[in-house]
Amino acid sequence: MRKPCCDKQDTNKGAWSKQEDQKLIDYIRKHGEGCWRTLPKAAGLLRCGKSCRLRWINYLRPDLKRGNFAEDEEDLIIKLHALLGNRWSLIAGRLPGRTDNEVKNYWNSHLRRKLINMGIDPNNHRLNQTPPRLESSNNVSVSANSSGLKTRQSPRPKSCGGDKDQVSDAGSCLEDEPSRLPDLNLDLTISIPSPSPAKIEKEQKPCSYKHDMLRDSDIATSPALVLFR
DNA sequence: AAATACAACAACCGCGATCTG
DNA sequence: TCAGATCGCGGTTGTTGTATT
Repeated sequence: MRKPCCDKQDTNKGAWSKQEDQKLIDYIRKHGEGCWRTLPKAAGLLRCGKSCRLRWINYLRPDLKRGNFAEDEEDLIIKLHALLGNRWSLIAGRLPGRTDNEVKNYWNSHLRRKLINMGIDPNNHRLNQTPPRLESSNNVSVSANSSGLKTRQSPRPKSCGGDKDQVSDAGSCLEDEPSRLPDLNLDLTISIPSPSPAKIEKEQKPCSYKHDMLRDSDIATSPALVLFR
């Protein structure tokens, strides 16, 4: 029923070359974002629109910060994840210059493990009954700093699957049993970054997407947040 | 020095939501 | 109102670099 997003025979896949990047940048500078389906052809790229969009959003956008995450960014991600679960675009929307993919990758490769090492279940942000071999102190504070994270431990699972059914409940878990939570210090008074140009544009659209509808209103009224304000 | 294991992250895929004619 | 087109999100996989044995 549903047509593939592009004619796969005629599209490149895999890593982007510098020439391709440049073509995409040039085109978007001239014509702006959007119309991803027709963009590749117009820009002279043998890529599908989806791929172009991803490349632009995650890598080429001029307002991207890139580089290591600061400690306050880590803390914010952890706090927002406790509230929102795996809604990476929402989380990334509150970290200027960061993309959902970047936040997601950072969570899966660093923060998740960090919480586990601290004896905290990264899915629901609760203290585990039986913490795993702790390599550092028993400090339970989520705000612990990120130094010395490079740890070797059991091989990572083939995938992060299994999160699927649990993670989206992170917020509701908080709601359910706040008394069992670790000291999360969910102080979300951290200044809310100004949205990226793309976000601004999106927010100006008459009909916003589901996730945007969740954004400020949901957070503002979230029982979990109210709880920790 | 070579082989292996692991970490990091870029990119792809599938699906649901929304738009549009 | 509805079906197809498009967009955006989250999960997953593939590739590359680095550390360890």
